[in-house]
Amino acid sequence: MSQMLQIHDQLREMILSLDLGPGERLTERWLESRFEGSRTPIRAALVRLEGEELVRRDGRNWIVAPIDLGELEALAEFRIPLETTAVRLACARASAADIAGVEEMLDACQSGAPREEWHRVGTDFHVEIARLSGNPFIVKAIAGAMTRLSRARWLEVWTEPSREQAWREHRRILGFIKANDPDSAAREAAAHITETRDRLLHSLNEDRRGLRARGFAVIGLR
Amino acid sequence: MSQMLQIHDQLREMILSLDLGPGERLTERWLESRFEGSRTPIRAALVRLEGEELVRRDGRNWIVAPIDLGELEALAEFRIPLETTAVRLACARASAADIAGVEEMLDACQSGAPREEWHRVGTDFHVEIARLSGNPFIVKAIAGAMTRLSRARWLEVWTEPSREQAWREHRRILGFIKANDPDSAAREAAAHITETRDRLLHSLNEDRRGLRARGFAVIGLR
DNA sequence: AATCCCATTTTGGGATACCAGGATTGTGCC
DNA sequence: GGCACAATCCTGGTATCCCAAAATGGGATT
Repeated sequence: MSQMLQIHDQLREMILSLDLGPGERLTERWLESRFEGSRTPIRAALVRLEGEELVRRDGRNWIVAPIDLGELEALAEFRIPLETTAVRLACARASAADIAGVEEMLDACQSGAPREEWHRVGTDFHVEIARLSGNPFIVKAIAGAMTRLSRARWLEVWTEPSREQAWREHRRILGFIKANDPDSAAREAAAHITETRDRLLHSLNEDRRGLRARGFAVIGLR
Repeated sequence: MSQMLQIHDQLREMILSLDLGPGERLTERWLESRFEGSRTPIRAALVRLEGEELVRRDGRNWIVAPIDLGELEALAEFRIPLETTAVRLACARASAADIAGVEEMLDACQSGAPREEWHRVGTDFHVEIARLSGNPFIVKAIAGAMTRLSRARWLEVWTEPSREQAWREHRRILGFIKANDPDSAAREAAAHITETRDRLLHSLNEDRRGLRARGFAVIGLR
């Protein structure tokens, strides 16, 4: 594997895990020493991450992409038509084995699982459902949306009951796909997205001060 | 403007205009002499274009992204939920001035206009409609989809009557938005996407041989 | 104490040097 | 003529240089 891809993946992980704060400045020279590579592969990784909008230019500088919590509504608005379409297509196209695969993934995440596990499964579920649609464009769009959502979901928002609730909703959606009931699956998917967004916004509103301190842009958050 | 962005834009244009054939190999050294810059900015441009999927790795080499005509169905499937959502949101949110702007764009493209003009307006219309939705994620997704579609649309497919037909359909969609009739607008938008896809597929089926010669992947085209 | 100014440092953008690996070509043997 | 093999060339990957511009910092001036 090329050095550039290694650096890309590591940096990506550091950003998504909030190891690097949103808005934080990245200098090529610092990354150079941090990853023990020359600037060439680092620059390639940065350009690539810029394409994923995980890193951005600020004048001549590189910064970790800030999080704009105002995007949360637009993101839900974007996901609803796509994910409802995805579950409908999944009903028509997914094999029993494909569905069982997703089911296993959900089962693997029990109550005692670590926070990171819930976070990952909560993201992957939506991507895997999109994959059941058989449409690669839907998959990529959903994957991108979940990436953008990823960091916001780290906030202490995901309390135990909140996780359980999301897990139940995922189960319901998958159940309707399994039962080949596209209308119900679509309805549940839309409701899940809306409710998740509301849970997130509600929790965030209780902690604006703390958010700002962590580099989150609260502007536009109603 | 940085040299990298210039090279990026020029190369992008050459690819989208089919000046560089789909599947054609690109060597960094050839680009170096072609654009009179060193490999550093060229490399950055390539990495960026790779993110837009206009360029791709083939083993260790760079190639212009081939066109997979089998994607046409998936692309329509992807666009329909997004664009119907977009026109509905446009009905609710777009100002009269915004709508007038799009109308002007359509008007500017008369019968006698050059081929390139029709091509550009046909693409931009959909992006501009998406913009009226006010949702940046929808805009980006549609813009990306239209980019992927862009090269296929250059094929001799767009005969005079075909262009006129598309133009009329665009007009109808915009008319319904203007009349604030979201259901009709959504219905027309979906129909337009389906019909455009069918027109394209129909024309392509008549000329498979010619397509292969031009580097189009006919695999998966029914 | 605040502010202006200039020397110094640091930064990213670009050019170039070097390398390893893969393709290609040429060659000599059968 | 055909095939095995070696020398060669060319490629992208990486490291390093150089440069101009922007940031920095500290001291003189008010």
